[in-house]
Amino acid sequence: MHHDTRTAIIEAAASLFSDLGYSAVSMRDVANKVGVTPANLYHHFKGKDELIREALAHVFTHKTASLEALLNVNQDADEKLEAFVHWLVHLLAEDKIFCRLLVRELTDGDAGRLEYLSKTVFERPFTLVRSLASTRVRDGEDDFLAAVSIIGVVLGQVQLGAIVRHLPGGCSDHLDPDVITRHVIAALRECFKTTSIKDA
Amino acid sequence: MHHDTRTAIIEAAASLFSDLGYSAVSMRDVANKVGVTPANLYHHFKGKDELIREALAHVFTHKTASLEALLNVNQDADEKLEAFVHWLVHLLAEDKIFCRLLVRELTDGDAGRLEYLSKTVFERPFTLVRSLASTRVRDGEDDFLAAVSIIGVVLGQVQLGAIVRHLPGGCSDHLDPDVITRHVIAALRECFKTTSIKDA
DNA sequence: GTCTATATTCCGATAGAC
DNA sequence: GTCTATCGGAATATAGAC
Repeated sequence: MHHDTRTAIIEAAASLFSDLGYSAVSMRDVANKVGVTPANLYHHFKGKDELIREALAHVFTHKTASLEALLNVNQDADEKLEAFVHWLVHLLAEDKIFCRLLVRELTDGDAGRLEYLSKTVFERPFTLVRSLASTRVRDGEDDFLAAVSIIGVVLGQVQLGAIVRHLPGGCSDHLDPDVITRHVIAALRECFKTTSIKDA
Repeated sequence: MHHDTRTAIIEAAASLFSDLGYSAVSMRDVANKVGVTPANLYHHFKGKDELIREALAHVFTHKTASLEALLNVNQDADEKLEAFVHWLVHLLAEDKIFCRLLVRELTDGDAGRLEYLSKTVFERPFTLVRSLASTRVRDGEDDFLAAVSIIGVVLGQVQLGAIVRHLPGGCSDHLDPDVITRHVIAALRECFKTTSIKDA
């Protein structure tokens, strides 16, 4: 399955950490999932903290690479924003390990880990969305907050998906990434349909 | 400080659980924070699971009570929606224990706890927001998803606040609940400014 | 590089005195 | 209702054989 034990450990740890949280997962749990002894983990990593950092790095690094290529194709700003929403919704909906570790870090990460998270995951997409928003927000509006809202509404949709089936009127359609994507794109189109600063 | 030890234990537990997560907090930690012995906790609660459930109930119950009164004053649908956004932003920004436990439950809660969370926290506000949205969304749009997006964008804004200072252009202004409230209200106004179904 | 075996600390939980 | 004392087990981590 894996070329080396070290990678297998990291991927097993990432999966368990995303499901249960760091402190709920023991080194024994990770070792059992890989099929090695707990002592083996301490040959590859100094301790649990290092394993957590390596697992985060493995899951977060290069996550935005596919975004770069995607946005070099579409030229129109509207199309780029819609392509971004599609990309983000599907990323969060389909890579649950990434999504859950992301939320855990936003909630629990210390200053150092949050800065690492910002650089490796958020900085590129955020800068991009902010530049797309800045040409379209109305005077007096904050393009920084607009970018946070665009990313935030997708994040919120995915997180609230956990209780959709318990809310009145909720059905499985509301968990479909394509349905969510279309909804968010339509909402943003309304939100940004005023004359852009560029046209003024 | 507290009338009874039981309440003190519950509040100390809620605070620690929200900061560190359930499994990272031991019964000893809670006991030390209260100033009693660990054995005392087992006189008031059957075990850690019961303490977790009681802490959640203490933090989540009656959280939406203030919303009811608030919305009986304002009559206009626009004003009600804006009052809701103001209420939710300030609730999530100012009651960090509530906010963090909420996110933890959305991420980690089992089916039973998620249903409990839905009923005690989300059902009333969600139904309300959905009814406000349903009169204003355009034909073909889903008022359920619109309500999820309205709640979701606020939740996303608050969660992404953890990394705002690490993002290019971020400053403390973007963490101010009043600034976030104004931004979200302005964005929703754009989003919903098309002719309502009512007017058609 | 992986194992067996173990040291040490901490955990949840209980018994019983006061 | 709160305490002291403690049990059995599980946690992180290490030592050393293979």
